[in-house]
Amino acid sequence: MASTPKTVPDIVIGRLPLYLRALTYLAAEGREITSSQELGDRLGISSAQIRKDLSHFGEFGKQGTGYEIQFLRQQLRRILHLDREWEVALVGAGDLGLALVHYGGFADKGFQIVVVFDRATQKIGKRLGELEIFDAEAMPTIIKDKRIEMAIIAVPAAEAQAVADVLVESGVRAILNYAPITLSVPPNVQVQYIDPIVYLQHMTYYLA
Amino acid sequence: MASTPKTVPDIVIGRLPLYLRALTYLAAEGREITSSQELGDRLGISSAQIRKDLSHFGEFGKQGTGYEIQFLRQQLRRILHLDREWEVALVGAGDLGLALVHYGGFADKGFQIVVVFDRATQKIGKRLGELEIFDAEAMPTIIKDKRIEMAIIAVPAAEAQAVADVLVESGVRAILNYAPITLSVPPNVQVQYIDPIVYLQHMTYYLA
DNA sequence: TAGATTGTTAATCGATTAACAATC
DNA sequence: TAGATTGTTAATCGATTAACAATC
Repeated sequence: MASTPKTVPDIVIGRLPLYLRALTYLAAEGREITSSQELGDRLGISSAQIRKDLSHFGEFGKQGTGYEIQFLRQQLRRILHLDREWEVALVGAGDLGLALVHYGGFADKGFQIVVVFDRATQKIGKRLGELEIFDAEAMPTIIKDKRIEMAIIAVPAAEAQAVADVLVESGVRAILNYAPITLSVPPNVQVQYIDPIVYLQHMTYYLA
Repeated sequence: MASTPKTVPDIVIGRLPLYLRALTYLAAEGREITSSQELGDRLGISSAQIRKDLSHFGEFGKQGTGYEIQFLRQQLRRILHLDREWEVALVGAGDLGLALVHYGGFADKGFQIVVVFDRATQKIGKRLGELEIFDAEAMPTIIKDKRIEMAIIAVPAAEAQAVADVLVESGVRAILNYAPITLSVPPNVQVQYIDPIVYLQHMTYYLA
């Protein structure tokens, strides 16, 4: 009777990038060693939770000492599959799209936006930052050709599901969706959502 | 012995804006009645969870029928304190800031960006969309004067904590932070985070 | 050695789900 | 009435925390 490989809870996976981010800042400060306590203080997370989370993947620390920052960084990068570069397609060449291609934070974190699509005729062929804007009609061809697996949706809500359908059909398996709508995708496709309204409305609950 | 007023779990509060968003789409489609089942299907949430979440606040449906969409919308807006308009300060007049002020989604959802700050001398006095860019030095004066309680941080990570400190000192009680860093704020101040890198890295875990 | 911190266990805490009586 | 769906309870499931032996 084969034992089911116990999967790591998704909520744990979601915290790993935060640990990685904190470790990167510590490294930039010239630090070499840290502790679950210090990481927790920086992130507002208990030290016990950090140790528990890491224990799903192995033993990365040393009793009495803590964690070697560069080593733990490398381990987290490996676990998250960041020991390679991921090419990302951007759909939507509006203001948000421009902010994303101008954002310097992607490159050194393992991601590169390599192609931009829009369906507006007057934008096609123009540039968004350094990148040429391609016709959305060309999405299947270009994405399949470049074997792109990740995409960012930055189009109006009304178009987002149709875009997602094409992306999935073209082989994309992970979508970061800025459109304020829940997408319907196959179970093997990852989706994460960013909707500032949802976050603002969450906070107003607590405002008198 | 006074009973402690049982607070509603924060994770429940976080879902209410999603319910509200889905109801708004249904209303736009001309629908008048919906069910926990239908809402759940649209959101990828179980119907039981939706009913349980709503039960924290009262009884909003009718057995055998479901929920009257406009009524439930109004109730959620009231619960989330969206039956008023919230003025929001934006700090950071870069590409992201521009995308935010151009974004049409805020106004009809209860939020209005009313002032923009930046510390770059060459930007001060210029416009970001319709709004004049003010000197970051003027934040305390203007925010206190306008009694602004919500702010969006769209500055580089290295400046975000200092900005947050000034915002809190000026009376802001809810911050939407786009800078990739965990902020340290008093417990009575709400913070929500948007960092696309964190979401992308979360998804790469699941990519082979 | 003394002090510190990990990795892990067990207990606690909290959230989700299943199920169904109530009732429209 | 028959069918449908809520609101709620109890059970299940899962996540967090506390505590400490191990050990650097």
